[in-house]
Amino acid sequence: MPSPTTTAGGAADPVRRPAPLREAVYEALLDLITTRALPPGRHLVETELAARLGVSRQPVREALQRLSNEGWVDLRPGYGAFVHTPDEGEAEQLLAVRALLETEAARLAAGNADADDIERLRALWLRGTRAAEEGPVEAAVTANADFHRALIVSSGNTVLAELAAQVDRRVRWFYAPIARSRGQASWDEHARIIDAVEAGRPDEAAALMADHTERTRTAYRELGEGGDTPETV
Amino acid sequence: MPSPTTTAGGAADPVRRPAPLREAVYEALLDLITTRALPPGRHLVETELAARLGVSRQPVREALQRLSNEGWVDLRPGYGAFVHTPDEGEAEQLLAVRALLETEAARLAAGNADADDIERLRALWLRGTRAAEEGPVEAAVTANADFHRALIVSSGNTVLAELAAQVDRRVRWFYAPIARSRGQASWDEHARIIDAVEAGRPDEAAALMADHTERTRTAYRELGEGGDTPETV
DNA sequence: GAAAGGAATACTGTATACAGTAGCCGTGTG
DNA sequence: CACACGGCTACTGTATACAGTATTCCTTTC
Repeated sequence: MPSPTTTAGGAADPVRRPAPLREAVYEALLDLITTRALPPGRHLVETELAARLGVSRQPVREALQRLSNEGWVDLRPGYGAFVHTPDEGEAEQLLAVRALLETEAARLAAGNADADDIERLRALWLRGTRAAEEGPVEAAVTANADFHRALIVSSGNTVLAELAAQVDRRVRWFYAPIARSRGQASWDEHARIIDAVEAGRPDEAAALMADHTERTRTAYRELGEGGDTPETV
Repeated sequence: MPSPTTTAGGAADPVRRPAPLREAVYEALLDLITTRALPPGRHLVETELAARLGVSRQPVREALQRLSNEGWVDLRPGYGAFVHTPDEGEAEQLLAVRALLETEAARLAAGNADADDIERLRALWLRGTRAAEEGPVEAAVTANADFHRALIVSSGNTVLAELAAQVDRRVRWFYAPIARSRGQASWDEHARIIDAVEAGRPDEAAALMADHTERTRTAYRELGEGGDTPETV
């Protein structure tokens, strides 16, 4: 590494204090979208959102741009921004990609994770398994996401991690209306994955993860067919 | 599909006529970056770019946002935008992800591609193999990119295609200074992949693609070590 | 002479204002 | 009564103006 920014930066500040408004707006809009307060297909009027959030149109525009790049909204030039309406089969595609990325992440993690990574995973597992048996559904879903994210980071591949994070968020959006966690069984599978990673067995870790994501996929597919599909437009 | 836009739209316009400035600015900046006219680490001053392109700061900002999301520039809040400087090992990570995505794409294509897809791939192959033996290096690189993109689209998974497109562009950026094509051997491999896809043999197509991307990876690694690495900062 | 502090500077972040255009409704006509 | 034309409305796209902040260089002091 080069030199530490001339005058010794000390510890990196965890978060920029005067957080850019576009960040706050982005978070707010993402929350409104994922909670379905802004339903798919909804026309997002810039002035309206700006007034609602108490800022000018500029930060709103920038946030919408970012949301567009990440697939949350569709931007029709000259007309406006609309909350993305999932295509038929898009959930299936997302789940397929997610399975692919996470399986590879597990394989890499088995060859890369150090003691700290393992410790972190075990801690998250403990929290998740508790949330699954007693806490609210929301907490369990969050814990599940945190666990998967930590595992992907342990792979050591930053590019893979960024892509997987994007995909994972969109997958969770589909799950939101179902609001269900596969529960204890899922966390048993997580535990076996950690073991394989810790033991340094890439193929086993990958196989377990492939199996795990496939089960999740099946669970979603059944719920999607039985219950209400997100959209038919 | 619904109704054809009331008054019969006829053929969909290939490109929006009053193209948003941000698009043009985005393209222009991307070109400047990929051609190294704006080298890694360069501080991108908004007013400067705006003056250079004859527009205001607004479209420039929006283009920079998008470039940031796609990993081309780093945005330091309160300070500005900088052309992304590749980390040590980032090329390796990108190539690994690319191999993963394209291998899966080949597998899916083998189970999804129709006659039109095959025809398109063969046409691109013909163009590419000609470019490789006679045309300029640039044409061969473009043909290669086109072929890979077409194959990924043939997989039928849009999400996968979008992700792969992003990764592929960044990979090509690394290749740009090397400005080399693996030539005829690479196109022989492409031909075999098409055959496997057409025959509907997923595993064979995947294996061939894995092999193909691995060779490309090796070629890059050797060139990277022997020649000049993109950056040392 | 080196280090610490402060002021100047230049850039980003945000807000406001103006222009252009796409969609929509009412009116008129066949 | 259906259809086409014209004006209207509302929104986006772009430009300009102002405020806040990080950086840098100069000055001062030990």
